[in-house]
Amino acid sequence: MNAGRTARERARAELTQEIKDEARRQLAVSGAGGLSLRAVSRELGMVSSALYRYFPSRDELLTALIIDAYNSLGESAEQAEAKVPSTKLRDRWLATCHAIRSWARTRPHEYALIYGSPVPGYQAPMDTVAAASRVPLLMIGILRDANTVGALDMPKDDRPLTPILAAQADALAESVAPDLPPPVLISALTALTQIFGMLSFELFGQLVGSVDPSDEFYAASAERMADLVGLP
Amino acid sequence: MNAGRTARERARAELTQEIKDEARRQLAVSGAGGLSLRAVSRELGMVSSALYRYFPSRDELLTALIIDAYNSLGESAEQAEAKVPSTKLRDRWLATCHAIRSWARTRPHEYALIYGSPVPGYQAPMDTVAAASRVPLLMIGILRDANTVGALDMPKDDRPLTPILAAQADALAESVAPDLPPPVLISALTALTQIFGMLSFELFGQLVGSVDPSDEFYAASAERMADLVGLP
DNA sequence: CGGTATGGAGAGCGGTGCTCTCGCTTGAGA
DNA sequence: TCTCAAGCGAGAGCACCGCTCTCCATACCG
Repeated sequence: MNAGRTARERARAELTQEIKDEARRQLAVSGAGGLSLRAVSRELGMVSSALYRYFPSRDELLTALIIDAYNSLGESAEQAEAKVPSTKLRDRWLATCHAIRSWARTRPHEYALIYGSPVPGYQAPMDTVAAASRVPLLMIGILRDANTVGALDMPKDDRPLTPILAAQADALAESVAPDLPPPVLISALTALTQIFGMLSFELFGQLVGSVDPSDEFYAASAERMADLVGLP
Repeated sequence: MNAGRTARERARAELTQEIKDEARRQLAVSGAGGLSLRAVSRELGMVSSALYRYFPSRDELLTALIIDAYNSLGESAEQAEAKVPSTKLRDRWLATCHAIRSWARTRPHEYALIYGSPVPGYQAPMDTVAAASRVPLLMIGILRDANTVGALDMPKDDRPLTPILAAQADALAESVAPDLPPPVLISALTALTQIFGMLSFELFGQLVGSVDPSDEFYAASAERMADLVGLP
């Protein structure tokens, strides 16, 4: 791609990428706990200490993989959503939901890396939050589009938000979508937790014996969540 | 408690328990990945190889902890639910939901053990499913009680189940609650995934910066889920 | 062209899960 | 009551891990 200026810089970029690729390959086989720097370096034909020129620790490698995973998921979702005509609001929502599931099912270990138990003693650095926000922001974007054309149903007031929750909704709205009625964000958050709750159950084997395969359960929920957030 | 017949058997039972206790203590500090047999044995004043007389491998120890965790969660939920008068159906549901969250928040690492990413290369044995079923069965029990007294609202038919999903619901009903209308079980499953989706987001740090603390968000969802499953 | 930053190789430290062998102790059957 | 197998702890050892340090070749820059 972007030819680095010097040969050294190009080689470094390439090797960094190769390390991540090999690490991802190992991740898919043995999970995050089974990621071994020595095994990665062995596979790449170098000695383990050399790998530390590229990643100062195993955790840094994991961080890089986590950011990559968030971005990969975000990109998949964004691309799927972009394929739908922007006026078909509900279809954009559904396409996003299904893209998330497809991504998760083809990369279960990367999914586990970002939505499963945190790696022991590992603290997510700030760098991850931007990447992690792509999916939520994508879905909020759909709601904003729906709202600006007046197509967004307002949440029914049969169960109004409690004061603290309303305040949190206001703060959230202010920072992320000032044009949306705050309660909509609570609905969106409910939808998000529902989606990732289903995926975690599916991928972590908690659904075995109930709705398995869970394609239709997921699809039905995606529709239900579209109703919940007020999409037409 | 139950004095084992011989001194040896009693000592064995006690040591087994001590090992699990110490392992749980370490789990709470460093997570599942940080569980070290050597550290456990060191803390117990024995040599690491001796520990293998009690648990043939690290994974077996983890399995024991997983089963214990499921049972601990199940028991907490059952006790909280039992405290509510059995006619107050909605309160029984809410008490169960909140007991689950309390348990999870006081033992985040044990929660991660059972509802987080599966341990790499670890396959849950059959022994776990009975323990894992306690919470779902408890909630279904509330719905059955509500149904027998005719207090359970049927799911609205504005979005009827697709054929495959309906068949899965039938199968599920037959195996676990023949007296309930099958669609209710789909709603219950939705509620379950919602609850554990929220908890995973909360405990795994995905909610930081949105609804944090999430007490009210959770409480509101518990109510909403009670509505969803048709509780009065 | 010379000096310096870069990065690979190798040895080594303390840790891990797990195995095996060696004895001591316990307890059940003859 | 004696005997002998089973139970169990200790210790050494294997192959692996993350990580550090030192050494040296090489690619780059002034």
